[in-house]
Amino acid sequence: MSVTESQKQLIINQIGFLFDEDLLKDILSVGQVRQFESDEIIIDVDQNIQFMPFILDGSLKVSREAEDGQELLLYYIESGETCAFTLQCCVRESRSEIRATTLEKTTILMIPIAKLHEWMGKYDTWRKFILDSYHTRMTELIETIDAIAFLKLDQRLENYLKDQAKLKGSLEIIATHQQIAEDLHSSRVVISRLLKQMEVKGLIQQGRNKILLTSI
Amino acid sequence: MSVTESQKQLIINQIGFLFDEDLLKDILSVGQVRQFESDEIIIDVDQNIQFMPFILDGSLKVSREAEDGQELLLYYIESGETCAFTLQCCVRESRSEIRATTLEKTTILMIPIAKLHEWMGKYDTWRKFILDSYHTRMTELIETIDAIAFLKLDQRLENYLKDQAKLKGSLEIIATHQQIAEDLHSSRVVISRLLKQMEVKGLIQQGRNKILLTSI
DNA sequence: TTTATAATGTGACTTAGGTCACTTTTTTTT
DNA sequence: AAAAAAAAGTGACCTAAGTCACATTATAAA
Repeated sequence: MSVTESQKQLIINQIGFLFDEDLLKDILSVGQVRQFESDEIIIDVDQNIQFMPFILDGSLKVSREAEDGQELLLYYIESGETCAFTLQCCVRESRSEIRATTLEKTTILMIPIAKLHEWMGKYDTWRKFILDSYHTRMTELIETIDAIAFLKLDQRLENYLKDQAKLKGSLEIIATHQQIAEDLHSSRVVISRLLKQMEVKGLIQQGRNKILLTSI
Repeated sequence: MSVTESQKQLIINQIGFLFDEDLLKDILSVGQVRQFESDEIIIDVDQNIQFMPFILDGSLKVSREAEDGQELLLYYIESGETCAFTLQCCVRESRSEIRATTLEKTTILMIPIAKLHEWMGKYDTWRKFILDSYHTRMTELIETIDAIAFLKLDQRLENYLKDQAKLKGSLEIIATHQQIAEDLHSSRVVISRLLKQMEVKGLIQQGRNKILLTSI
């Protein structure tokens, strides 16, 4: 048994409802649980992926990096979800196109990628889950495209703050203007400017390293 | 038999290599072949999808539409490919998030969506194909995001013209500035300006409704 | 052939957002 | 407490791209 009894309970609580009993047994027998600190890079661009991550607790952000090191946030992965990009390894010999970073202390169940393919032929609930994951991510990519193509930066910033608040379950967002600028692929000065506008409008209150959402 | 002998040959030539014999037999027995003219909308936003389209000949463009009717080109679908977005119907009761439009006279094999799910449990080559389709489209969405987030419009326009030329297999692109502006989510005046610059640089030659790529 | 329509060209102007340089404030380190 | 470092504020300026208004051409219709 590669997971402890308490880890087993966590797995069953977080993702148990998704799968049938036999599959769950398989998951428990081959999965490994790992703990990550905040801001650790779980998967990096061009890295060869050897496992599929299931978030049991905490959250990840998935981002894209341009050649010159500029980043852009694509979407978040929360408890009970997985990263569809790792699924490619099931099918192709290819390297990661994205970077996944923990947003907080995060517990991840790691499944060796060899199993993914095996389970596709074996378990109906697994197939459903994989297809659903792909579709969720595609939908989120589409939303990201909508945002950068159709929205102005002030609106994107507002959405970003709301998303962060929802994700962390708190109206107080801990981040520097620089970090926000990187996620939105903008510059620190511009973000400072827009945040100041929002503050004047009464939408937020600012402190060093933190932003408090006041009027939702 | 719902397909004629000549259609059967077309199917075998275009997508036969992807699947094993039994699956191909199934495809031939439930599939329907339909012909579309250029610029026909095959799937529209919010539409309920009843079939999965396989391109046998021709090509589609897949685009996203904002509330105000503004469009943005996401990617193309060519012979032998399918639209991953229709696969959602396998899993969820949801409506299309995209629009698919023919770029030329196009022949499409339509598979009732009920079959997709059945085949997932039955055929390994089908699973491989579906996962591969998903992955191809995610990669393409990522490329779209890269383009709109990291590139300037003049570079995007140049890429667009090259993609069009490759897709149609001709250095002469038939399109108005207005159409190009819509695909790139820009305005006609801006596209005209950039094309004029490219013409001055000797990259293209322009005529009414057409652009000739001269220096690659 | 005249008229209408669609496509393209162009100058003038606006705006969002990026860049630079520097200041002020807050926090951490010594 | 003094010095250093990190975060945030701010004015001046620049540029890509969007908008407006109107002129010019090319094509199709009458």
